[in-house]
Amino acid sequence: MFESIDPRSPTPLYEQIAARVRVAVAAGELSAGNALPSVRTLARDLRVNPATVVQAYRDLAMDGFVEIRHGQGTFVQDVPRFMRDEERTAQAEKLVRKLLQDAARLGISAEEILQVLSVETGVDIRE
Amino acid sequence: MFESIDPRSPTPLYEQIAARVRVAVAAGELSAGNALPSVRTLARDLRVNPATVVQAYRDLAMDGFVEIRHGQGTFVQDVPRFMRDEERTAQAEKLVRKLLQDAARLGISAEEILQVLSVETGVDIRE
DNA sequence: GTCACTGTATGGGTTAACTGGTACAGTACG
DNA sequence: CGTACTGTACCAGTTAACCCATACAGTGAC
Repeated sequence: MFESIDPRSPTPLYEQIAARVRVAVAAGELSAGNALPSVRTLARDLRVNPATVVQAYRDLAMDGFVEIRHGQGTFVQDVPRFMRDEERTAQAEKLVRKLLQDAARLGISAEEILQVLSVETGVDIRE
Repeated sequence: MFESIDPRSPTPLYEQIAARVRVAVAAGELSAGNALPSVRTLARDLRVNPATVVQAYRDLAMDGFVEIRHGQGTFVQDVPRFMRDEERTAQAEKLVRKLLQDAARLGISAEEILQVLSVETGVDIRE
């Protein structure tokens, strides 16, 4: 499951690990209640420090993807629980802000982005 | 023109400076051939180190927004040369696709993103 | 309690990004 | 030539991110 960790990648190890878990959950490889590998087990398998795995798991816990239980393990959260509407909106806002920042760097206005996005989604916008 | 520099912002100073120039070019405040403030002048105005301004200018030169001439100054590039409309749209589409991918990863639909973006930009959308 | 598992906390080493200070180099004008 | 402007190069200090090593703490079965 975690065969794709690349120490030479510019993206941090902990982020690679977290990303792998995210797609596993999204793809249904991991269901609610399933336990993730223990920090030590995964650390050994990936030849990485336990603290690095912890960082990945904490990252996931922050977003509500998993629940960490001290002494028991780390478990995939109930899907409806891991992301309620407010949290989803917060995540969406975060993504949008990042997009607008990237766009501004290229001299692309928010309106242009909105235009493209509306085409992409097939939703009309009022001018 | 460069009144909006914030030393306490998490985004680097040189990036703030470069971003300001980018939007100025995009908005037509600066046209092709126009000279940017000299590194020393701008550094003094912003109470920043000349090297920081240089970094911003080099960043812009990398993307082709400006041309740096040693001993003469830094000049805005011909607009049609650094990014024509089609290229702008292509860039925008690229950004949007990436956004939608990230959103999907979090289980957020395109419609939700559009909703947030419309709020962010103050543009209404038809349901 | 003891043992074998789980996550946690803290501090250190390495590296890279960021910013600044100062001296160097090209250009234009008189 | 000299002067006054332009960008350039180099090095140092600070900070933050990343990763590791190791000791600490909770849980459950025996």
